[in-house]
Amino acid sequence: MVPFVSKMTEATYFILAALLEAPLHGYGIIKRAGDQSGGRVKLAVGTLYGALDRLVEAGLVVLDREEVVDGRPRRYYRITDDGGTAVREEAVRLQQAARVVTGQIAVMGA
Amino acid sequence: MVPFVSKMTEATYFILAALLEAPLHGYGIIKRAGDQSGGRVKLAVGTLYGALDRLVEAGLVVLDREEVVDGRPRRYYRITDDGGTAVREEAVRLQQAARVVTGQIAVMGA
DNA sequence: CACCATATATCGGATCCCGATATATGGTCC
DNA sequence: GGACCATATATCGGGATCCGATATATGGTG
Repeated sequence: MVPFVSKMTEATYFILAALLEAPLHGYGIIKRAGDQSGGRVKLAVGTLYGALDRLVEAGLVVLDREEVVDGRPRRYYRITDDGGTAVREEAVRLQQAARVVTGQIAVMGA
Repeated sequence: MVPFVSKMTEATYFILAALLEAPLHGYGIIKRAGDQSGGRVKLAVGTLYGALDRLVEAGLVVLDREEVVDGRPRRYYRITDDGGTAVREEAVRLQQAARVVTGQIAVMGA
């Protein structure tokens, strides 16, 4: 029973979105989420690691590899196929929600 | 200090969206939010009245009028100018968030 | 030497969602 | 007549989540 099927928080969404292009470590996710949102989303570390644990448990993200740079560990996370599907579905829901207010009902594909 | 400026929950967004066209009473908001989201959003009553109280307190929604139908009270809520601005801004944020994943960077206006 | 960016991790307060519950009326079905 | 459902409002409490504070550690900059 995978969660995130009908609802996803903003933090979770941007974490998955940040991982779409390439695996990243925690701090890298925070920075990329900030970049991708135009500086609007500032993930707190407490938010990140909690959400990351839930995503790993749900199978939407997996631990890719661990590196040690300057004595500090770096844990890279990778998005799974399920994670990619989930974040793309969420993007569609966000777009549909936006259209309710913007009034753009253009039903291009389906 | 008006909240909802940088973040708005899904429930709050759909409540405001439901009120854009005309004032509605609580139960009417629940039904319209369900319609507008294609049946996806099912506001629980506990969610509605809690969120409604916060919105009134924040000045995004006001009590429009009270009616009594069949001995049952009906309390109509109306969205304010601030509420309209807030929900339109949120719609833009949702669209921008969706674009992060869908890749549509079409910068039409600004 | 102080401070900041990088990097991970945990804890607890605060916020919010939402099902359960309560109350009340009118219509439908059997 | 009684069971059930839609309508309609309201409250309570559990659970999920966010997030600032805190802790620990290293290397670079002023």
